Amino acid sequence: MPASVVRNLIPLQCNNCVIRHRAICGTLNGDDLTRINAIARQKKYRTGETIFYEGDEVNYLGNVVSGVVKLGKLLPDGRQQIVGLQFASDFLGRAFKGKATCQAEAATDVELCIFPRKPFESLLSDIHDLEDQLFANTLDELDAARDWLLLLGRQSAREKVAKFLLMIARRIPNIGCGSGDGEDADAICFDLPLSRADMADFLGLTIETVSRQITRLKTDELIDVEQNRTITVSSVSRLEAASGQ
Amino acid sequence: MPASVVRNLIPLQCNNCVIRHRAICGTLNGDDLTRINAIARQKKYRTGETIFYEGDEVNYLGNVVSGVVKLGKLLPDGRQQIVGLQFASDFLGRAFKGKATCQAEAATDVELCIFPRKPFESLLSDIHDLEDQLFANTLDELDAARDWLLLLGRQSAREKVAKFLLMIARRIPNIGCGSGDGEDADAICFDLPLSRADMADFLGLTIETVSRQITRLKTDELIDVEQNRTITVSSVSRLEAASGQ
DNA sequence: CGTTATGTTGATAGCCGTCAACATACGTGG
DNA sequence: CCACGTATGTTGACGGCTATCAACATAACG
Repeated sequence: MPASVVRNLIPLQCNNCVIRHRAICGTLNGDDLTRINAIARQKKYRTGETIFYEGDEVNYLGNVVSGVVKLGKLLPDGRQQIVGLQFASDFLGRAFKGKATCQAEAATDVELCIFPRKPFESLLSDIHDLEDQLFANTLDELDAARDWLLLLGRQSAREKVAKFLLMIARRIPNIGCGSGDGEDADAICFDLPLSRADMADFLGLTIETVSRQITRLKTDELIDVEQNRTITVSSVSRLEAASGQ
Repeated sequence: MPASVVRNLIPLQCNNCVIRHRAICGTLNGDDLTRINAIARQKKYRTGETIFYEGDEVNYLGNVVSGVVKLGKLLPDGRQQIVGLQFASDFLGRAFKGKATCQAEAATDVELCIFPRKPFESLLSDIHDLEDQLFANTLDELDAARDWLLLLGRQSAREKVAKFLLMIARRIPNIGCGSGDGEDADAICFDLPLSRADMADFLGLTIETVSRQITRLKTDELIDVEQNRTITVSSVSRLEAASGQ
């Protein structure tokens, strides 16, 4: 991860880790946990910082502890597509291949729990459970990528934005909101971790189209928007209907 | 694979297997090879037959021996997207999860070398090399899916068709063609394994747009088309330029 | 308080989808 | 072998969705 400054290298305590039960290290027992703890380090990035570029030799892998990481790909002429979003407890990096196949950038402030590649790959060989977890994780990512193929290839701008909001709502901690004034029971509130530009690059749209679709969803009273980034989904079921399933 | 008739269940001889050196069993030694050989069976499908549907319990996994398999996803209203193509030596099916996450259909006549799920998963646990191979395979598929996200999200119809033809040219056995009459040295000839409708579903386009783009590539003398399915790429480099990279 | 980044809205254009007609290839039965 | 129906592919006319260009509004920041 050459492009950025390491802000913090305090060894972590897996015992206190907020994401451990959901991350690939979640099933490790005391002994194996000690071994992975021994090589784990914390690393922080600020919003907008690049974690690595496509083609870089990346000597670390790790888990996202907090924040959101964008995985992106570029065309020679500058067109860009976000090909994945990694949230807290997601794994970042590709085992058995140092060369990054896409760019990684901090969409928000990000904390990573990183492992140097070589010792981590040794652990993968030694601890069968760990490789199984990572494998399962990769299969889930493949499923997610294929869901997104369907979205990009066959859905309208409105459906894309609706589905994106639902996806974020599921993966981002919700905010208590709209309480007390008789709102719908299945209302959900959250802060968007992505700018309109990032949303556009994720959905294969332009900034303007994303903005217009959000305005339309607001006009149609499917969502409410405060300060651009704070979204309240008034009715999840109606937004799901608008998302095409 | 419930929807179809098993045409052939003769045990295979891995020793004579044409795809073994490229498939996940390629690195296995004599003993392990015997074990996987013992559970392998051949299965054949005709063009257009469904191998399994999304949501099916699939009790087999396996390699594509010959032909091309389409992996597809459907929206409730019938819109369709092909999310992957599996060629000879590619692995078909998802380990550790019986329920299929997409539909599989024979795009051409297809031969599979299948393994019943349970014994195969046992082998995966026992033979570390095998799991590593399958894991590496899955990572490659994830990379391919992400490349396709960029294509679907950010490239024009012309670029999509050009890139598709180049992808097929790389994965399908080429035909000797155009020889002797002074054609370009880097000319390539092959038969399309997909109909225009399949290409459309793979590229997120309509049949008509695919057809028009092929006509345009022909008019621009980047390719030549005989009998709809036989493509000659006159100049690979010019087609690459048209594909956006 | 000025400057820059981010987001919204409007007018217009163009790419691709839709609808339709036609052409060609393929398969079946007479 | 031909007639017929069906599947597949092409081409044209037209329309709509989304991109582009532009102006403006608002927020963030030093």
